[in-house]
Amino acid sequence: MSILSKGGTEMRISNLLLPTLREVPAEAEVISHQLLLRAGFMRKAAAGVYTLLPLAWRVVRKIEQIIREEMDRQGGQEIMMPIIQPAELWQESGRWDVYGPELFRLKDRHGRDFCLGPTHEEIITSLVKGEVNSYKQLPLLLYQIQNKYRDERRPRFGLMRGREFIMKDLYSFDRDQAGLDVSYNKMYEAYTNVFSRCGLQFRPVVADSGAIGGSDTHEFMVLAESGEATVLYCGDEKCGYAANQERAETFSAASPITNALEQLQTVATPGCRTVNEVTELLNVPPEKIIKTVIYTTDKENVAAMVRGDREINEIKLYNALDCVRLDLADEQTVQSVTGAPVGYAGPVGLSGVRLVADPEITKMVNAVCGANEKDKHLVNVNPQRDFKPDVIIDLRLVKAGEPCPHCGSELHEARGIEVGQVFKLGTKYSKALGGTFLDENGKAKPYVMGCYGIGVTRTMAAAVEQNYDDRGIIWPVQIAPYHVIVVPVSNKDQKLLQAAETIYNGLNATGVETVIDDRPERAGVKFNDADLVGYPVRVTVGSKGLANGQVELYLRRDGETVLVPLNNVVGAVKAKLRQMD
RNA sequence: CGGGAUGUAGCGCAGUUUGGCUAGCGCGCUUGCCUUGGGAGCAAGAGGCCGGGGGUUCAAAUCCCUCCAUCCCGACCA
Repeated sequence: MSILSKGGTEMRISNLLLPTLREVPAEAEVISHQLLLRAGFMRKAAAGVYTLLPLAWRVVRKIEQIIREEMDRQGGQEIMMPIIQPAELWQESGRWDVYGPELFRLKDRHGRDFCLGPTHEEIITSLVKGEVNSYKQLPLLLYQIQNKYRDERRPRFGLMRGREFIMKDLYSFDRDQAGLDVSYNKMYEAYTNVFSRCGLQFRPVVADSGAIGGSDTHEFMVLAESGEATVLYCGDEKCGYAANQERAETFSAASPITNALEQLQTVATPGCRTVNEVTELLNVPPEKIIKTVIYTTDKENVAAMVRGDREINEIKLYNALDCVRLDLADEQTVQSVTGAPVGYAGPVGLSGVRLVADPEITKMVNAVCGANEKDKHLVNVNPQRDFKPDVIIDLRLVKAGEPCPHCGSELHEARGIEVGQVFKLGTKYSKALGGTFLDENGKAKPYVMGCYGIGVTRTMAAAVEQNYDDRGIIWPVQIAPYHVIVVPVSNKDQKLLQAAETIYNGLNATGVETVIDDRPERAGVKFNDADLVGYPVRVTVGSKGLANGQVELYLRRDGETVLVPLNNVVGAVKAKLRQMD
């Protein structure tokens, strides 16, 4: 009965650190947070920082193993980089200042600055810079699975947004853009495999590249109600367009300009500050209104314009402006820029600010906008004639129901949890840190880089968000902490206990990861705990079945129960597990 | 960082308004009996710096000041 003799897993619930809770901890809001606490998978050490207990760690290791296999399949090489990183590298790349308070910073006893790595571009670029000097050594794909640290302003939702989390990050180094494209496609394929193998429903979407910089990027979204991101995807499966709302595009059918341009007029609109109020008072539809919103950046003031029935996508605006900070202007700024309180801004006659307009604005005829004067609006405003935008660029926040930019079908909306992202970085870090190699002609060139992350602990939480019912977690079999729990219904009946032991040993001996609930609890307690923890298969050993030479297989996901003969339990269990895989 | 809320046993909570005796309840935990197919029952126990510090008072979980922690909404962000 020793562990060694089986060479597999051996675990009795009586001896397992699996502190299940009957009640939902008050601090947990989302379902994965609640269930991972209740089912005894983890405990909080500090806000956004958790200890993973044995079952959670098994799940994490399974996810990691799947990731390793897929990274290795694409030629990735696993390494381990430090968590503690010297400030100098971050100063060289410029991110010591840019990253802001999210970066956990610390000093050593000599007062030297360090940080806890939120990501590892700097470290790996400096490593490769020293060791890889020839085009003959490229391409190179290096990855690690490592703790990451981000001092989130608001850690929340348990493992979904922690301050310490486990991440797989791979960095690709290529000679040129074409090489990067190949590496990127490899990773895209690897990610698709990883999340499929984890048993998750997901969708790769076109994404914004954010502060990391770079051009092409996709996010891998696990679809779940609790997701923090909004995803827009084409209703036509063949088209396949899908994008993060931050980045989603659409188009509007150009309506030919038929109306004659009428004369610009000022009208009184007392107390009308919102689009709705103006439409009601003037009896015009919102698509006739030029919504003008004042922003400030670290460089200038900006007036952003979209149609009254649209919303501004601040990410798009930010990207259009080449600035570090972008904020909605406060009341005083609005007053000084427009000469009017908030609600009466308009592009006509506005000076000292950059006018940024959505393309739809340029197609408007005889529109309405604020007059830059309290309680006044302008009507019959016409772009070009009455004002000229400095920049015309897509600023629209795209919503469900609008047309797909590729095929024109209707776009749908879903919530997603971002579990992975692939980036084409280009030469941003290699240039900043001087990472170059010599090409065939002996010419020094910067590496063309990509970076590719998977949130491992977040993936575990996302799996729970997508797989649970009112009884508890329902693990996809591929990442379940154990495949099977054997539950003897009685604690007294020696024959029954013996049968349960035999099944338990038989399953483990053939590689099925099995635990036995040997606690002196009543059957109901064991059943409820088993449902809560979410083992894919439960083998129930009871006296009635045993009298007929049978035990019961209970399948967690669909609740199905089947009787199987004692002499074929292992075969039957394996068959069921294969079906689930 | 702005707004809101909460800190009392491992978990969930009452008690605080109106200061007062030994700080309570349910679950969980320990021991015994009993029970054994969906969170049983009886009995006896263990377990508290009432978030920390300072103050008011004869007396503070309760009132005042302050700090801290945690959660929610927002803003922000790989």
